[in-house]
Amino acid sequence: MAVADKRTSLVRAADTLFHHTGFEHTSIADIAAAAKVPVGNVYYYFKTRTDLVKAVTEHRLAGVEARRAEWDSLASPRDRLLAYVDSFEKHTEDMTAHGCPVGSLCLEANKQGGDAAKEASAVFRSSLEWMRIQFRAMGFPDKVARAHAARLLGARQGSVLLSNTFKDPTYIRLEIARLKGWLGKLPPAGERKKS
Amino acid sequence: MAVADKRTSLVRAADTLFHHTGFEHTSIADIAAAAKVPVGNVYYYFKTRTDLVKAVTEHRLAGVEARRAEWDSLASPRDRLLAYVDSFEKHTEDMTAHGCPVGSLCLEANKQGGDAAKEASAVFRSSLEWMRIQFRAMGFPDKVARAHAARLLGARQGSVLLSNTFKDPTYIRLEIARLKGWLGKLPPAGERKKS
DNA sequence: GTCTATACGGCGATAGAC
DNA sequence: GTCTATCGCCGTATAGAC
Repeated sequence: MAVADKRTSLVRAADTLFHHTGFEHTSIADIAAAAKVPVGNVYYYFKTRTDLVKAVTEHRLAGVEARRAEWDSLASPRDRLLAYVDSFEKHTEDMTAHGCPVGSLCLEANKQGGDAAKEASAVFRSSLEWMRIQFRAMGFPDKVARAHAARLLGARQGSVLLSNTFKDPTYIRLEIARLKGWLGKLPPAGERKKS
Repeated sequence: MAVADKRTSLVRAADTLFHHTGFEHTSIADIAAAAKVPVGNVYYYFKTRTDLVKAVTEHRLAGVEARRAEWDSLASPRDRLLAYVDSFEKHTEDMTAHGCPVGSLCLEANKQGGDAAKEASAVFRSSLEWMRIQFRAMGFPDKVARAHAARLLGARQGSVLLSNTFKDPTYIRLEIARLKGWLGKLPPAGERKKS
């Protein structure tokens, strides 16, 4: 196994463990075991725990941006947003069981001081910005586009929190349907195709 | 200081510490110090950490129900819901700085197994049930009333998460305005006064 | 009932053999 | 580059004097 492989397998293991068992609750030993790497070796790849966390959020961000490329190929901004909301569907069970990995990380990172919070929030910021651009392309003024983006992400995160709390996917499903309906009947005035 | 006083001052200290510095991140020593009680003494009042957590959520639930009594005195269900949403206003800064205490607790409790999660979710459950009753009284069928309750709580929690993540109260303020507008223009058909 | 001292375990991090 | 052994710290929880 090459060096890069071990590094990324550590990052991946950390990523899913943070998601499933929580950020504060996951130890270096847990991560090393999951990645089948001896404990001490972890410190060869990451000088400190914080470094590993940073790598995990960067990995998350890269993943989100990669998936976005797919939707960006669609012709109309409305379709792009609908594709985004559609993509929630297949994560419903995972989110119900373990919550949103990004949301959890943001919340937990915000509690314990330091700059971990800033790293984690980058994913949300990137998502909001992408949505804002889509709503702008639909013809909404910037302020409205921002508000719509905030609504979309906020409603999504809220529904995930409820489903996770009650271990009941209903809240997520309900919100997906509501958001689709909302996007579908937003005034189409001035909608611009992708140039 | 009477026995009950020390007990409740421990609970109160734990409550605010969980909120401000996080659930996993708060130690018994921290709580004891904040309540000005010697560490070992804590175990006289609470056999284990989990017992303390349980007491904290019960304290939260009691607080929420007490505040609700105020709104329940209003004549129309719509006014009761509007009063509820209005009450968000004065917590905006606190929520932006530290997140929603109930939401955080639910999320963190869900990660680390055990039954802490069930305790924490009781507050959300109680809120949802109260909202459902209000929407029912406005004349909505039960299924719709549940969906509306979920939307209200979900949108609230989502906006708090965003504001907390970005340390920017705008998201909460935006959502309060949006929810007020929504409640204001919901069809008034068959609205029933409080009997 | 109140408090001090301490046992015990798990954590992040390091030293150093290979 | 890889791995084992271990240090030092801080957490929960307990024992026992007062």
